[in-house]
Amino acid sequence: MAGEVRQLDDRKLAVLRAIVQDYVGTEEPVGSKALVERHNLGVSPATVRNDMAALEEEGYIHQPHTSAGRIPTDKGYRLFVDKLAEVKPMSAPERRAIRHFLDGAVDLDDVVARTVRLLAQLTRQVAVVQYPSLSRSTVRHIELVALAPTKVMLVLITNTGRVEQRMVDCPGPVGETVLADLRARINARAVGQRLPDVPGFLEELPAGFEQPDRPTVSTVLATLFEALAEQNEERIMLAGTANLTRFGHDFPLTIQPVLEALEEQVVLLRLLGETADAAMTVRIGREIAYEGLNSTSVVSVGYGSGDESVAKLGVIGPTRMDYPGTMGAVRAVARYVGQILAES
Amino acid sequence: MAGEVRQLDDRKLAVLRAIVQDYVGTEEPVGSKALVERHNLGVSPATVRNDMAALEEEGYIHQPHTSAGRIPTDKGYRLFVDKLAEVKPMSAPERRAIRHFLDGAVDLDDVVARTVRLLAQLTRQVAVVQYPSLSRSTVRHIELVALAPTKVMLVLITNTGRVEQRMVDCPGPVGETVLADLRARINARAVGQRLPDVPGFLEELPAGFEQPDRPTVSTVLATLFEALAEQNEERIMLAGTANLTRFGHDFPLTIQPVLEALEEQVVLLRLLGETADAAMTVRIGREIAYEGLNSTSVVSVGYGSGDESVAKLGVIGPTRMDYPGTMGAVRAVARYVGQILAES
DNA sequence: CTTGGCACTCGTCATACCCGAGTGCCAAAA
DNA sequence: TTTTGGCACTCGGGTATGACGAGTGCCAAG
Repeated sequence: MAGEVRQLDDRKLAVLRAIVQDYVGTEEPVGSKALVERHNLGVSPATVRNDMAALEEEGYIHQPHTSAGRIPTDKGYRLFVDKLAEVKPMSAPERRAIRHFLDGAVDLDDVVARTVRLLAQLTRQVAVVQYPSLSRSTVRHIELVALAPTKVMLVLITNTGRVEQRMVDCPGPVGETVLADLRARINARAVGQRLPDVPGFLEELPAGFEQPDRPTVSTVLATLFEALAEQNEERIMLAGTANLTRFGHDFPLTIQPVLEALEEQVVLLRLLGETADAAMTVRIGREIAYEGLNSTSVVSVGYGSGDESVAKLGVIGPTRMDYPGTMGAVRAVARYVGQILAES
Repeated sequence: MAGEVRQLDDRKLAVLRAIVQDYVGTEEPVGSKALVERHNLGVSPATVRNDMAALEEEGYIHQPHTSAGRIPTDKGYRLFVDKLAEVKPMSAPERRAIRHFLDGAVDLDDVVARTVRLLAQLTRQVAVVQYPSLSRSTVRHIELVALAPTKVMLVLITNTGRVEQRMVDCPGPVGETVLADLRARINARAVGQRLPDVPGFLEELPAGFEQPDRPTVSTVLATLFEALAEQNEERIMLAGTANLTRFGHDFPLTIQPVLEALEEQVVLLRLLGETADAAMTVRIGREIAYEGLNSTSVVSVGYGSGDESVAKLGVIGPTRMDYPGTMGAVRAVARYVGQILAES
């Protein structure tokens, strides 16, 4: 029996949808009369009032003052996002603009910088983009350069364009031929592999060298493994903080904790980290674990060069955001960044 | 003859100093009565009123409303900073804390990140730190890696630890021997040179290669020169934007243009760029060319590993800031960062 | 040149008031 | 049973009013 879960009929859902849409547009509590005027619901304000009472009973909307209109609650937005809204695709000109803007990037830093700015501009909110993380990337090339008799520079280049570099102090002089040999063997085994998998393919390597060269080989490999494991390098980029000023009129109280949260890279990383890889994730208000962001919503998604996501990006805005539009922009940008990364 | 420049006697200057100090502390217009109470000036309020009238006449202070106290003008702050204030040195425990905090840094990124956070925390304002600029650095190594028959990756490593990387699309296939030759010749000439000087040493290089290879060599060099010249790559790091919320009660109007300005790296770079290398620079309100920052002050100074400054850092705050304290913090931090860089 | 006195200005705060949007409820209509 | 029109009620926001007080400018005396 239906018992506990009360069903909301279609019209009530339509009313909720209308309330969300209007409130997002006007930022003011929306009343029954205004609703029937702006949306042709085909019923009278009184009927809508009854539906509103039911919706409020169920916790989807709420009225700030006795004699005011209704505003959606977090739960209301949640229902809206899950059931009532469809991602709004970008228009063709918009897609062209995105494409064109991102195509101009010269290197990875630039790709990320352009992406984050673009996203902030499209959504008029705060945008966050995570750098392609090392752990999800694959090896494009590993280079060894002799800088001095016992000094070797190791350069690791990933398929996402990231470059990591380390100095290696070798226990003894390194011959150029040994180095070339080592370079060839490492690349033969490692190229195309995911970073965390690489050590497994190289473990046996020292055994293939002459006894006197083995310590050197081991030292180089140790440094390489270290560079591969370095997870700290999770970097992110922010843009659009100025958009915070549009969030509301109850300013300082709202904006301060948000600004503080945005300064904590750890918080942002965790925020993005909780994003499901493939699907778009929307977290609304209290659903966000971090307190300072309790009155915001986060729309995030993974992006990557192939099917797999190598990092996340997203948007932080007020709970009263334009969800369909924001989700459309986030999805489109993620898709194009993926393409750009795949091409380069 | 003294004629045009009216002299302000010592007591008037003392009054101005007292006004600035009080206003910075209370953020409220300061009246004659409160002044004589808080500072023992040894004269009556009426006398102070006369002095205030004179100071206002000269444009150092100004009253927001007929029946309100006085607040300093930009010109007043300027006089205060130039003649009336002394940089307040950090206390010994503070210096120890700075030292200790910066000593924990593991690489260049970390040094900059720690510095900017520290500065924001010490001054409780917005801090800006510029990365050691490429143009002042020297070449540690330049690496060329063949990724595909016509694709070469160029990696530039500087003595300050920065790594720049570029993809080069060559007009034709590149042989490994040619590439090795080119790599050797470039490094032989460029290592140890300052980045802007490098092109001068490499101009003749294509002529030393066989005719068919010259286009490739030229292409690689062109990309290298581009990377060397890229002034855009002047990166900066920000912290403390949350402190903006303490700036005033007339919020959105004040904070929005500032946030916008802070997002424009170009603006910030120009701001720091105008800083004199050695001496500390203080720019107050309208003295700042960029419109969005017209109601803020900027305290900045160069820092570097030796005598020479390799980059700038500074603080952005309201014109009503604690100048002596801020200047002290900026100077101290710059000094210690310089030491850290010199050591590493 | 300094000081005390005094009238004047004006912004802030508190109070009171009205207006209107929006509600909940009820009885009648569909 | 659901929808509708009517109606009394609530309450936040805006405006007018007035008292208060901090602060000033000016003047005449010290």
